[in-house]
Amino acid sequence: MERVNKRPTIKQVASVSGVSTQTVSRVINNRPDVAPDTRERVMKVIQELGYQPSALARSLIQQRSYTLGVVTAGLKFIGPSRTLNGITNTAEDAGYSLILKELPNFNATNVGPIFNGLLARHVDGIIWAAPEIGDNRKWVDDFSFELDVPIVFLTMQPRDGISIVSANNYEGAQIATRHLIDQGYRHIGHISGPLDWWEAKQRFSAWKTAVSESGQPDCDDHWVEGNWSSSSGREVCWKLFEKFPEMDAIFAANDQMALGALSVVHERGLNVPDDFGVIGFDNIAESEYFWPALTTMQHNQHQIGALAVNEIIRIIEAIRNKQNPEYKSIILTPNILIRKSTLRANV
Amino acid sequence: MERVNKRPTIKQVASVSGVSTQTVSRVINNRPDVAPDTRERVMKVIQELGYQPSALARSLIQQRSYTLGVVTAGLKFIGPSRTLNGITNTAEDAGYSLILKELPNFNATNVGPIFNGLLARHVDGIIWAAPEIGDNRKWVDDFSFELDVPIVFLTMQPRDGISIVSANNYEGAQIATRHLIDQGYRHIGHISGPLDWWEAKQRFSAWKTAVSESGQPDCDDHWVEGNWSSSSGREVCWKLFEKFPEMDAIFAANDQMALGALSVVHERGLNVPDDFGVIGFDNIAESEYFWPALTTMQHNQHQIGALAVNEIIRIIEAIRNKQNPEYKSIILTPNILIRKSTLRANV
DNA sequence: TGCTAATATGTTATCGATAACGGGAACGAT
DNA sequence: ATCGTTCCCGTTATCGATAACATATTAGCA
Repeated sequence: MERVNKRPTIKQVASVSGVSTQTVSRVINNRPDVAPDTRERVMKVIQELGYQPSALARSLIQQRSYTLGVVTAGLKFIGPSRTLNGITNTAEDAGYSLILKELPNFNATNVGPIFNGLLARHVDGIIWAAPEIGDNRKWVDDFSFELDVPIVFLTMQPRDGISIVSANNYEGAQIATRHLIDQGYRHIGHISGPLDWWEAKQRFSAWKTAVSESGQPDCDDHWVEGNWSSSSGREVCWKLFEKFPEMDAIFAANDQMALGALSVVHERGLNVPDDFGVIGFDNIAESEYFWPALTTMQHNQHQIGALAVNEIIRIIEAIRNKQNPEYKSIILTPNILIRKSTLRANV
Repeated sequence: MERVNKRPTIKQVASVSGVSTQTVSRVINNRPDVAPDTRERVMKVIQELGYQPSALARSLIQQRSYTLGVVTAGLKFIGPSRTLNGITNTAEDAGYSLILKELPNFNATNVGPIFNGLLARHVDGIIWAAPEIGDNRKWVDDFSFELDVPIVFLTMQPRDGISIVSANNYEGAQIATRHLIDQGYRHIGHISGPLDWWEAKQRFSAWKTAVSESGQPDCDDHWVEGNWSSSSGREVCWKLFEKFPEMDAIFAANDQMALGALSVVHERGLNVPDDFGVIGFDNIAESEYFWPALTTMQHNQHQIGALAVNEIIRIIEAIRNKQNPEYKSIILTPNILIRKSTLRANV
């Protein structure tokens, strides 16, 4: 692979075509005030040299980069990746490039360097696609007012004056729990995610409210906390059976933990779904082929990413037009996918 | 969220400190020829204004952007995301930013716009993290010589004069198949990935060679082609049993298809692993909790991403030092993770 | 004919930084 | 007193493009 000649610049195109750089600029930007034959001549030279304008130089002079910063975390898990997938597809279509930063861990609070890295590259807007955990959003209240770049947040407790795109975790968990009740289960346990996660808290509190309302007593003791992984799901499921032996169904806060729970349920010799029901959350691709096929809550993470891109672009445009942008919370209701793991024959 | 004042520039810092921009530049870049008290004064102003140099302007003048282009595909699947995870972590540490492009589909051949998008932003190098499929690498032979930016490819048939980082799919599949043979299985079928994928072909041909060598007759007819998904694994597994009723083990080219196959095996009333063995490939996080725990081949996709970053930076530096860069193929051997799905009691 | 308007193009300043060069002040050596 | 160094800092050119302005040519019209 030899490196022969550098990419041509607008100057080279200008000198080869015998016009000024300004005229070349007019041609590239398709301005009207260029004579037809000049335009044609320049275009031919552009073709021949394989010229393409520098987005960097343009960003500087135009004070606009057509670049978005994306801050994510936990790409080794499928959820964040699905969202990123939605972001890339939509940004591509809208003509925006993406600069990607991944936080070193989920609850990183030292966001200064991340910001500086993005602002130094003149991003037009930022999509904060990492989840809200503990106080890792404290900085939002602290210095949102001094930021000169708009941000859209994903998966965060709605706040005034900020745009947010998120699934409705509370409602999803409510639907899940009520489905178990509808299926005739009466002793419904919960395996939560780590409770410093906003999503985990939402799902937990929806479960708790729903089972309380259904008349299940003592539900304070009918749940355990996992860490989203299948292995944690398995471990804490054993503990849950100890605390709550009459349990006949579990709502797990994600599919991976539901999978871990399923393995425990099988080992205890219980038949799913007749003796015992299990429902998950997230609808990972594999869950349909678990044993048995897992009922779960689907929330379209791809779409969340896509909506975030549209939202940030809307805000960018508004600011550019000197309008006062309107900030929205876009909250999507998850769908239930009823599969075998909760589908009792006798109901 | 109000936008009050724009980010300060080097000019503002200079005028506030009462020095020239050049002196400020010297301070930021930690050059020696600045008087101690001047340096201190300027640094204080930088602090106060919250000044940070523009990476864009620097990229232009220095002809170096400290930015890598990453081309990926299929982020909604876990494999590409794991690799991307390795890339982001390593690039971050090395002080490089990433511009991310996702191909619209796996076997996109129209790579021109992708390239132009990256080159327009002056990337110092490119990591091509999308898999080789069909003739979607024809362009490499066609115009690699005219590129003025180095590229490292992942998951591709090694070629001379190009750096490549990949798992050794052939060897991994060989290890997998031989493991089944060692466990006493004698009629080993294969569910391949789509055979236009280089990885799928490698895994297929290693299986075929290994079973032939083991003396299994007629193995031309002992395999079927899936499309990586669990549902395809399930479907083609039924067909495979029809063609090959005496089959007592399956090597599936990924864990998802292995999962689909497991569901068929169970439905046929076979006991895994005693009557029937199943091995997968990739070691997705969930496979340890399948029923039964799935034996699989682990290849470190995170590490592949990390190595690719190091490799591209090595090449960038070499070119910068006017050396003729050395191009390498870095091929990693997968590990086998033996779990219950192939662990026969009677061996 | 002469004036205005429209058309087509070039010139200069600019974005935010660094490279390359220049030059004054302080100091010591001759 | 003169010269050369070293230290410190400023000026100008530059990266690759566009904005803003200027100008030359042609056309239109009273």
